[in-house]
Amino acid sequence: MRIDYHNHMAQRSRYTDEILRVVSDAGRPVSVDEIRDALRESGVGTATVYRVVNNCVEGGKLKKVELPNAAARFEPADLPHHHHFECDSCRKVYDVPGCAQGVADLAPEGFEVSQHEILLKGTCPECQEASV
Amino acid sequence: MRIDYHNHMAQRSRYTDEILRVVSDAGRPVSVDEIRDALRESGVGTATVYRVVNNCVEGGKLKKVELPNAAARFEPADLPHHHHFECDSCRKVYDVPGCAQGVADLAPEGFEVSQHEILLKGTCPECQEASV
DNA sequence: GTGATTATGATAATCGATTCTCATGTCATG
DNA sequence: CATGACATGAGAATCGATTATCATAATCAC
Repeated sequence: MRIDYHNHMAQRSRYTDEILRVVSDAGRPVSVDEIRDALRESGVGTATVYRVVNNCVEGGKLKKVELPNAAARFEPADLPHHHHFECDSCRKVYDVPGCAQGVADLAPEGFEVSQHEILLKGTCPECQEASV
Repeated sequence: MRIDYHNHMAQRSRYTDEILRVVSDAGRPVSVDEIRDALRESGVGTATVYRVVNNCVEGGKLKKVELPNAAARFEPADLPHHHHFECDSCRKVYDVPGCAQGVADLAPEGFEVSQHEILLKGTCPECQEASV
């Protein structure tokens, strides 16, 4: 008897550990495509990467980072509070440690703030090099 | 002779003024659907609203506000620097005046920041009311 | 091992947002 | 009022991201 046949399975993908390692080693939020590329030799398929990262998000191991007009990125769920930088040139997303003073207090009277996101944009060091 | 036949025309839509008025009156960034709804009686079509707002963005009259997993919103281009609040319940986007201290300075050494966005999330006053 | 169960990958389907197409409407101008 | 130039709306097409399908492969329980 099978429950939940064609939805996300519990968690027993043989790729889970490798995918978590890739995300962790990247040191920045990575997309499904980036994960798949990093594991190219393993032959893992896109669908599987999606399944695994979704599982991991559900299981509290990964956090989904959503940006405007971009595929979702994934990062370890246990990182301390931080924000992100998106490079206008290569589109890679980087971590920005720390947070600005009094961000949540910006909200006008009557708004209940449950979370906030700060997104910096510009050019990453690598792309600055490249353009010299 | 026609140049640019089926792309954006110069700016002579008969709806331009009304659309700009809707955006301005809203007092918060509005989506194409919201604009269309506001002008429902006029019978304006979605395509036209897209054409007009795109023109206005190009012409420097409107600014496009892009959020994760949401249709673009549009606001007057001449507003002073500010940020946004997205209600988790009704999905409406509101303006948040002002800015936090030292936001751009958060970037690690070597990153060149050209702009930043702060997005607050939570519940707007209206939706708090509704849930009481 | 053997049969049942479940994961995988290729690819089709879906989804929401946006843009394109094109027949028709509008409007200015001669 | 004829003409041409262009704007409009309905709906089709597209786009990128993600999810669903399903035959097959891997794995598990015994």
